[in-house]
Amino acid sequence: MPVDWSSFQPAYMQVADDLRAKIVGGELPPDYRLPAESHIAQQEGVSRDTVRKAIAVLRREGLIRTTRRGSVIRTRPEVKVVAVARGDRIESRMPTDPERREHDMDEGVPVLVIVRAGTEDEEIYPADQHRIAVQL
Amino acid sequence: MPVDWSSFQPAYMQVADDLRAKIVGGELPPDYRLPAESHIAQQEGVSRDTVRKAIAVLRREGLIRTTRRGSVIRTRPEVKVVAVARGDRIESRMPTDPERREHDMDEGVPVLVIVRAGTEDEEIYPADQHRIAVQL
DNA sequence: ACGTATTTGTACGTATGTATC
DNA sequence: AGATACATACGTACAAATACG
Repeated sequence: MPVDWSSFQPAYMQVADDLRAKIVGGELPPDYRLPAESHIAQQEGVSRDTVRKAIAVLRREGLIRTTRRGSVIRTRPEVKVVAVARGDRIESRMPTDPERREHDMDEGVPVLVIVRAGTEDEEIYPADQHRIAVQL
Repeated sequence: MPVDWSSFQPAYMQVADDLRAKIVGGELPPDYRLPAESHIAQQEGVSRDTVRKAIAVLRREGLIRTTRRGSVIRTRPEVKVVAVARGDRIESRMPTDPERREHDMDEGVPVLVIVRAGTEDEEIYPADQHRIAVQL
């Protein structure tokens, strides 16, 4: 779908909306590799810079992962279950960039923070690999 | 601190690291307004584009909020407690951009997703305004 | 009420570096 | 080694929102 230059919406958002719709609609399946930035740019009639902004949006949303070879639709890795019990507290936040790289986390992935009852220590779990279950 | 051009680290990361250190160290307190992008650029001897990349990093981390008038250090809004019980499941993910705008959420803020036992409905809570407590 | 200055947002261009195939 | 594709970084220009006098 071409960019509508009369629209109130910026070009990069239109491109992002386009791609997102194809991803959540299943048209672009997990592990599918997106066309090169320059390819999309030419096809949509925008600059590569604009395409990069659109791709950055989807990356922040955790929908795609970008490497030096291109962007691919993210797949949910296997999910480990973390048990919590009475009195535990749970929060979530984004990791800092150094923290994210240290744990080999993709962009757009929050961390789950668990503070066990009676302690102040924080357990950190990448949110795309963990799910919390309330047991007992 | 000036940018080290002989470093292996990109300029925008050095600027981001600088600012982050001042934020988490308390030197830049909540509600403090950062200098204009063009000012930082001139001061650090880099282009405005590079400063914008650095600021984008901090925004993704949830450390700052940017408006048309500048970037300010984010403050934690008042936190509501959400109770969960046995069998409930908890996940966290980033909202999509449209979803984020609809709920007036800042960039860099994940959502907490709660699926109550026996249901498949998802309750969505902005993670910066909610904390989960395991009760009973 | 209105214009002006400030500041970020968008979009284009170019060039070069560097990792991967 | 060569081709491909993303990453970084510079530049320009104009638009649009906000705050201020």
